[in-house]
Amino acid sequence: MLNELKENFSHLFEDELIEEINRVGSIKQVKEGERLIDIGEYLRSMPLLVSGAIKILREDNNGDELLLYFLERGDTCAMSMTCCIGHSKSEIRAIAELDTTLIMIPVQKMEEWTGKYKSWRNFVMTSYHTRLMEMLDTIDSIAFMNMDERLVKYLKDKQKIGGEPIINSTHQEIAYELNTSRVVISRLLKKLETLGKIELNRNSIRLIAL
Amino acid sequence: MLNELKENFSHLFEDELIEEINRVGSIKQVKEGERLIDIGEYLRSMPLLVSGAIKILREDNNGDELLLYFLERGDTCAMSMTCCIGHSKSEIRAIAELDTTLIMIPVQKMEEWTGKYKSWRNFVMTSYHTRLMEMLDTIDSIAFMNMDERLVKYLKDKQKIGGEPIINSTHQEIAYELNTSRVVISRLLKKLETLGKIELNRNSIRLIAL
DNA sequence: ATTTGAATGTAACTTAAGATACTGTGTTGA
DNA sequence: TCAACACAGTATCTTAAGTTACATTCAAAT
Repeated sequence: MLNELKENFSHLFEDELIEEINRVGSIKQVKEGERLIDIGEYLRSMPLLVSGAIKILREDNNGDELLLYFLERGDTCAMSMTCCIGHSKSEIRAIAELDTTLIMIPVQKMEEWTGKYKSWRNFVMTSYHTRLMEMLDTIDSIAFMNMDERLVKYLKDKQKIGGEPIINSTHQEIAYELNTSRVVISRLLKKLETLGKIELNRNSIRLIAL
Repeated sequence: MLNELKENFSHLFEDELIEEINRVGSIKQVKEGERLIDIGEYLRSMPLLVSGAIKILREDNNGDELLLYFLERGDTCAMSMTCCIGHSKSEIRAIAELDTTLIMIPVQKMEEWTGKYKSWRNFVMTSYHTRLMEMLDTIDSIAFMNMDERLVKYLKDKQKIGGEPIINSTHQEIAYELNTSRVVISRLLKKLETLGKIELNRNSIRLIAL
């Protein structure tokens, strides 16, 4: 774990803190599609993302879902932090977007470190900031953009996370994450294909020129 | 100012910190409708809300606007905090919803206090948490609710902030804040009036049973 | 008192998106 | 091999919301 830590977090944390994370943290591996936490659950530790990606989803009372944002290497979950501290239930669902490696940190330590390490405080603040900005971005999408624009943005984001111009999702899956229906997604994707911007295949979409 | 501070923040901050805020902070009064900060501007100090209310708005490139949330007594602006620290531009617009009194705190102090006072750290964390939850709430509204439901929620929120069952807004103003058109708001308000839930007058709406 | 402009009411039309229904086509596994 | 099923394509219809246009009504200013 020490190697992972030094590689991914040495520019953020002082050596002493890295050591301490190494002592009290535990590695967790999750497979693509695995659920890390669901709405209403409590969490006992805070995740640091070493590799892979996590998608964060919101759901309403009717079971309608919406993708909020992705977490990547070096990120942590701001929601987790507040949940840990306030001992409140999770407001979101977290699912591994890719095979992912995390370091889990016990709650007590987080609070302790906030008093002890300046770099930790900065990290926590920066995380909150980043997440607020992601939320703003999400709000911009759903408030100001039409579904066709949101779909294009979604495809680009997926490409960025996955690193490849091929997205292995069904239309139904995309529809869930954008909180719309499969038919709407099929319709819009078809239009994008007609425009030569993507290529549609069963279970996959190749991005050509978005 | 010391009285204001003791009255509104003594349950949050230790005496020593209250003293210090009193030394370095400055009182600011703003009238209803006055703009505190706009998108793209830099801010030099962080506000603590003593009385009144501030509305926080987002705008897209086309000038379309959306109400994000309100700040009330005891609140601070999480966006400000990150802007101050990161020295980045404001992503939001802040307008006084009521006549409002603020205490402005210089940026350098904020950072200093984060290391020095546990109560300040807690306050900052709690503020971030509260704001994230407000943003989630906003996302729920625009993602999962229809305009009629959003309008009812808007009216209730306004009532809560103002403290009275009368809302002094034009249909056009409401339309701006919900990012829709005046005609849509007039239509939906009329329906609510027909149902006996509100009473419409020029420049004001009386809430009866929402 | 008359003019002007803002605020509101309402009708008529358009459009994006949701809903339903049915078809075809790969894939899997019995 | 073929039944079962998930996935995708598409037509048709409905609806919430956006758009345009015009008529009233009220209030302030001249």
